[in-house]
Amino acid sequence: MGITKSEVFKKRQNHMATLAKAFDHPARVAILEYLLTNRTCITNDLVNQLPLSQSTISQHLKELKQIGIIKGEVEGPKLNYCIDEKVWEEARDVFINFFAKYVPKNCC
Amino acid sequence: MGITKSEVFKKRQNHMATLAKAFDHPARVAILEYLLTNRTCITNDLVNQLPLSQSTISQHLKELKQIGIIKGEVEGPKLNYCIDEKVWEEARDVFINFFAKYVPKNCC
DNA sequence: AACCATTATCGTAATATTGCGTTATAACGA
DNA sequence: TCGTTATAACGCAATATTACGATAATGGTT
Repeated sequence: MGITKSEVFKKRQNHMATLAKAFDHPARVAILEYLLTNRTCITNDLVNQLPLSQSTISQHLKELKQIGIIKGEVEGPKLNYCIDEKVWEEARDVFINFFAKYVPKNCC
Repeated sequence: MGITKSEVFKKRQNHMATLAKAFDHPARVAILEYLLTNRTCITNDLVNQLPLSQSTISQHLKELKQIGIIKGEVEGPKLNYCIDEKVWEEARDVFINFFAKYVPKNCC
């Protein structure tokens, strides 16, 4: 149905799924990469960098902000986006922890 | 449009987005967690564990298999799923690398 | 062969996502 | 005040995803 039955899953599982959404679209990966290398970004810079319209980019930024992994600050007529350190590290820990759970074994 | 313009993004970005899809739904996180602790699984076990129908679970398994992060082996009338070590480690590297790109700074 | 258990596939419905054009909105400078 | 610029918000269309019941398909068992 396109509707995720999140209520039947554990909080941790929903949380990871939410965080993963920050990386599950190439445009969002590109935006995050831009933020990582440029430390800060203004939407208009992204419009010049990415082959997407301004409104589409704004929407991706909104989603990233909802997830919490980025935050924006008004700077005159512009908006200064940057990575939210706390959430970033939280996401990093969640993923690294998850990946660490795997212990190779010749099972199949 | 619901259609992702993947052709305009870099391979790396699309690759990460694809891998992230393995984790962007709580049911898939739950399936992977089950595989992590049980090392192996038969679909029917999951049907008993998760509050989702058999067909829905089968679909999630199919997607995980398409991503490549799990693989399945026929075992009589059953199917034995397990984590694909190579892809798992590849995903781990991609994510860890990405997370490592962030250097905290008081920017905003 | 008939039957059972297990899993995949199909069809369908509901909802979500992606993308864009267009229209606000807000801040600055002339 | 009036443009100009930068962003957000709205609304639409197209496609994707999620979920399930029903139906196949597969392999083993009797």
